[in-house]
Amino acid sequence: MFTLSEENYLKAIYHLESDSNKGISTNAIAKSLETKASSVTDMVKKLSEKEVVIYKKYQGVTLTELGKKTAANIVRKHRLWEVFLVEKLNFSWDEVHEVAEQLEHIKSPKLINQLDSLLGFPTHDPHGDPIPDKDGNVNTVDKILLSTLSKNEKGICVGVNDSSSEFLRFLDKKKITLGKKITVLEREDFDDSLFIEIDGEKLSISKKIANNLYIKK
Amino acid sequence: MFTLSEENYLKAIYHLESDSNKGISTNAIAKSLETKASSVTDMVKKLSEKEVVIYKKYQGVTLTELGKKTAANIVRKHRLWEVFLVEKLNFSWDEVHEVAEQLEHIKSPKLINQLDSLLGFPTHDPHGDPIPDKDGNVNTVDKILLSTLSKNEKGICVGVNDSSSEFLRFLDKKKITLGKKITVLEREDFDDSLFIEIDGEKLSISKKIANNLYIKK
DNA sequence: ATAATTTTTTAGACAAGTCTAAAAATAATG
DNA sequence: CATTATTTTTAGACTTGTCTAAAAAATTAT
Repeated sequence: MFTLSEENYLKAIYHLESDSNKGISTNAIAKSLETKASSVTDMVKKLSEKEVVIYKKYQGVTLTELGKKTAANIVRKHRLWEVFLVEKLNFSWDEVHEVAEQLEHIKSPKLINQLDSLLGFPTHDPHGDPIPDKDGNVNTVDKILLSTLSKNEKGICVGVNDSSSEFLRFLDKKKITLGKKITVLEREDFDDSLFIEIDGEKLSISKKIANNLYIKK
Repeated sequence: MFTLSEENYLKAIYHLESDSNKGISTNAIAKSLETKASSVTDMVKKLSEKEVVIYKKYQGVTLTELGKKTAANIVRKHRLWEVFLVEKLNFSWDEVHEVAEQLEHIKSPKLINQLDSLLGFPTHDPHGDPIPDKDGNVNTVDKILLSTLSKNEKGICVGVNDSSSEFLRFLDKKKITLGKKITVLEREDFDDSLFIEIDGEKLSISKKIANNLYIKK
């Protein structure tokens, strides 16, 4: 069994690993957990003893198979709870993260299995992120950033890169939700903004927005 | 805000207070939390600083109004989650306690309000215990122990005194569930057992069982 | 009412997880 | 390649919540 703190470290390393393919530096972990590198060193030694990470001094850490499975299970719980909050408890997608951060640490396999079933075995959370299965396998889709679309290309909105409340509420305001079709009508070279059509509405989208919206062609 | 440990102390004191009407001894708290009296003394000082208990050395502790409200809110969460587990996730009444012990510490007022609504604003948990309202008020019913019924008296089964898995599974086996009508056909003086009728079935019930089942006349 | 017993508190220690400050190793630069 | 600069680790300290052992207070019994 893992402590709350250990679980948070595992999750952080898991997410960092999916971005890079090398060992994760203590500094990177410290930044992501808003703690100090010295604390990370201590914890990483402990996780290494528990055989969920491989750690050699000054070399960064990588998750072992056990570590990956453990971390994926926490992410699975987090995302299932997010679906629950939105589908069953009328939370909006910008409100779920904080609560799911707490719920993800509840220990009860039956609880999660039954929740999964109650929700109809969802494959993605409210932000479009895939929900790992019981064995920790993730169904990765070939989604691309909206910003990579050329003029006159279309795609379905399938996820967000930034899931901060501010960004999500912005999308709500603009009626941009997952599943909608987006067409790029124009690309403005001088500021890399896009002029798009969604739901019959035409609107301008900044580079920053386009860099945080995932599309499936 | 309160730590996990503080919340567990508050809950323990809350439950102990409902049984007795004097200050709660450190020993009693220690027993109920399976810890040592010295640890209780330390924690009780902390809770006193936070103004949720009144504590004078060697005099035991009592909850302040704030303490009562805080504790009742934790109990409210515990019991709502128990209803959720039984009603929505197909848990049986002997499986819910342990998971609810974890879920009761999740901090999110919206979560609890929405859960309450999803469940149809239940008034009692699966064991018949009342669910405190948002202000911490509890609807106490005039329930009595089955063992206090005389021959030929009837009542509705409304709760359990002992909610251990063993006892609850025993009741399941005997098809004794909340809401059912029980008639005392006979009282055996030599061992204080009862011969009862429930659902048209006649069966014998030991003193111990009769002392752990609540009835409403 | 004094002695014996029990309960409660104090004092000091320990583990987990964190921090700061300093030392050691690695990486970057001229 | 020698010297900065950066990153990482170590050492020691602090907090929370716990424990044991001993002292102090309260209770019970003789």
